[in-house]
Amino acid sequence: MSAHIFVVEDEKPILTLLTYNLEKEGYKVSSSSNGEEALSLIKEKKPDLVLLDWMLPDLSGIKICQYLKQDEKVKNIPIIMLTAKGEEEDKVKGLNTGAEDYMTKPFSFPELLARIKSLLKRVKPNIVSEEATYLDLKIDRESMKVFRKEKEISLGPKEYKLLDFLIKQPKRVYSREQLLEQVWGDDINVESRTVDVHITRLRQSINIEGAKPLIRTVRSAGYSLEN
Amino acid sequence: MSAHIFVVEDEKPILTLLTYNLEKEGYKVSSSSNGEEALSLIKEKKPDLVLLDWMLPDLSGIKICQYLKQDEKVKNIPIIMLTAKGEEEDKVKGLNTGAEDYMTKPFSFPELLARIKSLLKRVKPNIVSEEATYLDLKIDRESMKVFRKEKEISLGPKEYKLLDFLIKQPKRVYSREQLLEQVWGDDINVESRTVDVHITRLRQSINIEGAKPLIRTVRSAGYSLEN
DNA sequence: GAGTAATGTTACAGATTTGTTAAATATTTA
DNA sequence: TAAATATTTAACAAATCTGTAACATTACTC
Repeated sequence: MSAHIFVVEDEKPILTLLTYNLEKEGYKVSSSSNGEEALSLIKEKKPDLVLLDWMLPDLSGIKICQYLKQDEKVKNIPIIMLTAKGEEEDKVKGLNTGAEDYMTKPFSFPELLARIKSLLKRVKPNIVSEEATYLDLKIDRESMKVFRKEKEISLGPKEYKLLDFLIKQPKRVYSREQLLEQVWGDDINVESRTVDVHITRLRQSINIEGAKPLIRTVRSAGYSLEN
Repeated sequence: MSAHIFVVEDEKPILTLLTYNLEKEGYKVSSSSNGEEALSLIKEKKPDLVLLDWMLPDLSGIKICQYLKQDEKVKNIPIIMLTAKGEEEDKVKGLNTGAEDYMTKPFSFPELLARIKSLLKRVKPNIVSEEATYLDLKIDRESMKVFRKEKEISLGPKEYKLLDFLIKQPKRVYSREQLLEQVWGDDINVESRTVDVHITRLRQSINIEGAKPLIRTVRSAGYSLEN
């Protein structure tokens, strides 16, 4: 059951190479070398992931990215931005393009592949079921209740959202920035230390006498739901 | 009491796979690979849910869908349309097929299962029985009377509709927006805080000396019928 | 058409949650 | 071991959210 990747790339050799390699990996590939066209095709086809060249003749990658991220129906499709080394590199880093990741050309295909896989993995669990469990922790999204060892736990809204997010991929380590983006929301302006505080509060809430702690701190990296 | 799922699918391997997996999940499965036949079988058997392939040799999925949705007796049976990725996908989305959901082949079975469960859950209460109860609260839809502990309670029209809706899925938390949409109606232009006021009024009405309160507030999320 | 009931809005008090800060701990590095 | 770096936690002020009374408007009843 292969994922569908959409490539937006102006330079023919690169496009050919990408398509060839991605298909060899078993992905379904669609492409366009024209910004406007790409935009409408992506909205129409809803691929699982977009590779987006920064430099396009008609519409810059950043614009496409912005348009896509504004559209409710496709905003969840992850985007990897492809930039030329040098001039534009820093801009891309600096600007908040909304892209999930970026790579600088020339890049190694294995690395790109690794990032693609990682992104696809992250997006998959969007198939949200009504109940999620991790060990003795359970969250029922229908009633919005949380249980530890069958005992109900009361959480504030932020802590609930935080747990709801973490439990989608237990053991995965998220940076503070990722958590802010996913749990707090995109535009919001909050110190990254604030995450610490909420993690602490969540820890205290889900903590139970004689049970293992469920949130792991990964120094200088972030947090994960794990014991 | 397991749900009964009817699969309309032309491609043998897919049909076999679906049947096998669904039965493993405990569902009762019937099927047909022929449009005309499916149509009459569905009307006859009245399954709880239909999986409907878009491409059939004799009668297109969309036609079947339309026929079913026109028939008073089966129009409430939810339909999940199965479409091939690519060509027909957009048509299905765009056209108002009347299907409750659709999935694009190839799909992941767990995802399909999640959607099936969600639909069954959502639709089950639509098979509205004349009476619904939650604990000591009873609503008789025929006479439009509400009782708490055998004692009749008088509710205004809005409060009645609100309770009628909430009691379909007790414990499920609904946002103010959902309630507005479901109880007030789609287009209507009402402040979301208005819901609060009606919740308060409903609370007061169904409240009885020495009985538990029956409506739960979930801060920053909404309300549910529960104590 | 007067009287009654139902509905939607607003304002405000009270409750809860949140973000920030700073000090205390913990961990890593030199 | 000391210094540097990172995390935990308590405390507090600010922000957000909810419940409800009061009132204006609309809809209904007789």
